Amino acid sequence: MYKVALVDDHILLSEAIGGLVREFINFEVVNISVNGKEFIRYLETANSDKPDVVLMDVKMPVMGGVETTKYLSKHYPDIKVLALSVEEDESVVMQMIRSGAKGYLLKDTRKSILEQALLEVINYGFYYTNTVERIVKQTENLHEDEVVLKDREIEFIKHACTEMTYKQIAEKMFLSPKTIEGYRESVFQKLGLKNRTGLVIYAIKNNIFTP
Amino acid sequence: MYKVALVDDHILLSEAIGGLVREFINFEVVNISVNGKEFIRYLETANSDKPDVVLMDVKMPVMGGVETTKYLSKHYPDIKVLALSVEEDESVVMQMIRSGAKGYLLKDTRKSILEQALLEVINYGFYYTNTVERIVKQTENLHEDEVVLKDREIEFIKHACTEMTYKQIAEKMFLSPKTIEGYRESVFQKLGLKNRTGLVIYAIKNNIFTP
DNA sequence: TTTACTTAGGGGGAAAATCCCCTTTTTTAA
DNA sequence: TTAAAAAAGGGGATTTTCCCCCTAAGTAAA
Repeated sequence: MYKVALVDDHILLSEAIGGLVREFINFEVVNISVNGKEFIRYLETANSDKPDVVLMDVKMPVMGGVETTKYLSKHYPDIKVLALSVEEDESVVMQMIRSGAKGYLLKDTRKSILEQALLEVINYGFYYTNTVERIVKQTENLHEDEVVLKDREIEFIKHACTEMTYKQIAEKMFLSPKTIEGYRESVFQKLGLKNRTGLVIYAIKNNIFTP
Repeated sequence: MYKVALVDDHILLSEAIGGLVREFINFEVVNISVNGKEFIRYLETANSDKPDVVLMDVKMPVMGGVETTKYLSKHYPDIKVLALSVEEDESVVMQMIRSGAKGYLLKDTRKSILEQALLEVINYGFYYTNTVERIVKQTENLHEDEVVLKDREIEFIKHACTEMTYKQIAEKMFLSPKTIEGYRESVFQKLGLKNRTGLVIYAIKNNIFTP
């Protein structure tokens, strides 16, 4: 019997999908958690009931899919993560893949595809749909995300998605307005932006800031 | 037997939730559609198999939950709409309720609550969770949405969510920069905003602009 | 026909934001 | 340990945004 765990804050959905998985031959559901933290707590006490595959949501409170997947890749490399989310945002997909997810199921998945994906992840180690494969190739080719934002810059961006002026942001970050100016300049240059409006849109698109 | 239909573009989820509904006593699933248009087409040819309740997603391509609910309220008032969505955005909830939805199930719903909600909607005509009730009361009391934005103002807002300067927006809208200035002023005043960043956030929160 | 509302346009000034070029201090890596 | 980044701060100029107050034409309603 293959063991499957579900991590999703949408309780109804994980219960429903759990029902689906139980219908598959040779599959059982060993755990349903509402966020990464709870799931990791489960793993620490679970002895023989460690799952082979985890169906992982991306957006969750407390500990999100990306963070959880990174943790699992490091501490439980045998457990395969299969992302299952309504997010079809390219940057989110890439983040999950880079964090160690073995596959990413989009919302337009059918029941039979879920079973196939579970089997392939267990037997071959990965499962990519055409859509996801396209996204991965696109982002690899375009090298769009070679921009590396530093922690302090990201913090600045979050504040910039607010009605605060740069002066006020400077106060909040205990820096001089001129330093903030520097962050603005470097961020604009890196991302090819013209003004703060563009920055806000970028931040929201790339999940740096959630409105 | 109570008849239930599901309208959701997330095929996997509707299949899974359909499985859940079939487990309930006295319930059967008569139709699963991926958007409002497809569901209405089904209704037009379905004779005796018209559903008592529809579990309706909000965000769907082609024909969304709000539009579909409005249509159903007008043409099929006997069919009760129960919104079932991951969107817990207040304005979205209010839009669905105002469009005629008899209830709104948030993501934190349990299986047993779904059954209860279905039964209550069928027997009493509506089902509101505490969370939704709170949202409805809040928005009613605060009268936050008494702001009425004119078409031309909304058009301006959409352009303001761009890297264009006001001067460029004026050109795009074939108006003088000073007229745009007037729109900016009135919109800021109506919405209590301090600057353009606030406007962008507002526009995204209220689905005027989608990044 | 007068009143009131909407739409369009404007002046002028203050405050932010943007841009370019430059210095000092702290970290990091060779 | 020394050179090279990175982080923090700055001067000064230009553009954009923001704010308050004002006019005129069209329109709808009373």
